[in-house]
Amino acid sequence: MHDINAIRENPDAFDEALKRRGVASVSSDLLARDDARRKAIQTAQELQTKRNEASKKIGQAKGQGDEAAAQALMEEVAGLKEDLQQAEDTERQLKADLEAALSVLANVPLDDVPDGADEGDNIQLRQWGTPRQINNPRQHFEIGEALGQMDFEAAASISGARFVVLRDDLARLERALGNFMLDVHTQEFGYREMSPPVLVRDEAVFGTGQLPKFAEDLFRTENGFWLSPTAEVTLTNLVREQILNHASLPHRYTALTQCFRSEAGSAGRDTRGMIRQHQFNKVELVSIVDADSGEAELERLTQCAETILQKLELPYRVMLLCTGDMGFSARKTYDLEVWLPGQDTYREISSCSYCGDFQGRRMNARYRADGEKSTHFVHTLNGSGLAVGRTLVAVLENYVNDDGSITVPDVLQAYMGGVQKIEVSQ
RNA sequence: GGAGAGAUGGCUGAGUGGUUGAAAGCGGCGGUCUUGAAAACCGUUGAGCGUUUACGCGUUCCGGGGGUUCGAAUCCCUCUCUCUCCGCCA
Repeated sequence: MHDINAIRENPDAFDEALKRRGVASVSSDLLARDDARRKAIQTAQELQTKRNEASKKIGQAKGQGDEAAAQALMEEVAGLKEDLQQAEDTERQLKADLEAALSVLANVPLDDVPDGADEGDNIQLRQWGTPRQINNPRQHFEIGEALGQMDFEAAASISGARFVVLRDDLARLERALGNFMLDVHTQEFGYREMSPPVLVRDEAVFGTGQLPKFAEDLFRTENGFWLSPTAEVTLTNLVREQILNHASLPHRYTALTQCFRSEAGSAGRDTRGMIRQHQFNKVELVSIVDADSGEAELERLTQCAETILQKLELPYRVMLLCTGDMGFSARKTYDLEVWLPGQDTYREISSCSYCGDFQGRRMNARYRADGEKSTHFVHTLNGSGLAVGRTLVAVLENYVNDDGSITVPDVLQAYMGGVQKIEVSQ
């Protein structure tokens, strides 16, 4: 959510910033709404003042037992009630209108974010690792099906398209990956492990920015819950409607959760395999910081995610997203893309974003420095550390042997009960 | 799922439709006293919005949202949450 006061102070800068994201100039419309709203507030307040004064006098008259005087006063303000009702309704409506207009506007990019239309304009910042020599590289679903441990047909018969059943060591590998990631983030980087709900309410999803604009990307239960598309929603909303002590910042949270996405807009994309599913596991990283620490925290958070790939010895590159490819709530985003030999390309496995106070404002989450009277909205960051399903895909494609077996990466063997190689199921 | 009871400031907890933003206590902050501290005593202590160069002024807020009334913490409706009993359940 944007600060209407800031827009009022510098409408041109606001329009320029959103123009970089391809959003047409809206400040004049917003300011017109704001102006009308503030006029309505003043009108309502003047009427309220009159009413309060009259009511006080009536109260005094009645207190002194002077019914006649009270009656006269009541007749005097008889017409006020309707006017006031109308003024308050108008104010309420104008406020809602302004908020509705603001709530669908994307966040403004930081200055060092490159302009661009789509992913083709993203900038590669660095690259890590050298791809292994793999004879006859295959895609993960071919490898997994040949192992007899990745079953899309079974999943389709139970749940339909975009689901998978993992069996035996691949199921265990998925669990191992999640546990490994959580341990690194909690033990090496100081994130607090959380186990949040995955069914969430409107307010939470609004807070992080998926609502109201992207409702069609989410699943909704019949009784009005949303299935959380990412633990970003729950971890970030942990601080909603709170005033935190400045000294307690930063808060760093991590969680391994299932994530649910309708993939409404992606028909025909990645239809085979585990890359794009309705349900997947992800380890999420969320940081709640003060107004000065966001950009440094983004570098730190990204490093935390990169560390997972490095420990797994999976080659990857770091992309700085251009304005056209960034998510709704982000001011700046780094994507980590892992090397997939079977696809002969890099694919997104983590997205790390700095959101400024955009989500803090939507959640009404603030902090206050010791001894200070005023509060500030928290700044928020989130990133995948990592998407577990896609990491499993990357392990399969990068660690496959000529005979179709999978060498278990060193750091995962302890999490696999010592299993060093995944072989074809009997 | 059935029946019932609740939600008041940082915390505990009063509150009769009428100068109630709200008693009292605790806590916090400032002061007196003290070498220093404690104790005691005195004072002070919520948030949002609008307006103003500023001091200030106005207004809203007693879980959220509506309503009744000249006037609502107080009455009505609704939602959320908490608790108790019964039922069911991992």
